[in-house]
Amino acid sequence: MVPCCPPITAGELSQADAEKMAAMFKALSDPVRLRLFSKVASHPGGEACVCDIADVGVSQPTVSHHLKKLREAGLLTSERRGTWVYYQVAPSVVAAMAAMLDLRG
Amino acid sequence: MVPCCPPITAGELSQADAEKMAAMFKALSDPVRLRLFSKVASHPGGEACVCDIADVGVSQPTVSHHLKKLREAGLLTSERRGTWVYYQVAPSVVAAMAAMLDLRG
DNA sequence: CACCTGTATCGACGAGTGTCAACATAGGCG
DNA sequence: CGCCTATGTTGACACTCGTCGATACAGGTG
Repeated sequence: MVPCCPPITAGELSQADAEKMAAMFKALSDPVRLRLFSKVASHPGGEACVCDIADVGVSQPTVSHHLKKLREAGLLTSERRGTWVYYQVAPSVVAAMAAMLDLRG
Repeated sequence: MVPCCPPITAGELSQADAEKMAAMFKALSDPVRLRLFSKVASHPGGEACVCDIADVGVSQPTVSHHLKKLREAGLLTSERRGTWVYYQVAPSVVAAMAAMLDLRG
């Protein structure tokens, strides 16, 4: 995939790039989503069933809602296997964010 | 400063860490703020006068509002020099976010 | 001092967001 | 088929957020 955007030190963001990146950061701007994401990312194999990560202190519909947001932002992908749904991290999108924050690293 | 949080792959975030990091991501979750931040970061010396970056398509009070949010999130620092106010990036905070997104390099 | 420019704050308004209970859907199992 | 569990969707609500015009404050200049 396209790495979206260069490091922020490389120059001003265009309107379009700013909107794309802002959407990704927005997806991680909620503590519940951040915890869900970290639970998936830290799970063996980088994937986890919803039932493995749902314990974040909010109701089940709210968990589902947040997972949907993370999916829509491209940070997670999901796959149904029988009764359960498994979520995986999308490494390239996360890498795009990290690259953008790389201040002359 | 304290690097706040390990990479997300290292384990689940605590409630407190999740809230801290979410606040930082939230600061970059708006296109206008992202553009303001990138304008400061890409300016020579990593600092810029408000007058240099204010052209982002919103009113002056709105620019000031967003700069305040970035300041409160610890991503920018500001300093008045005579008539003008200069903003600088706070590299350590940005580094903390980048480190957190580092999926096993 | 009065005046002007640059920046911040205030107050209000509409849009968006997180949350839940209620309900719906998917798939396994009897 | 009917029932059960896992997950997603809907609708409603309180709350937050981005935005603006009006206003205030800071500092230079005359």
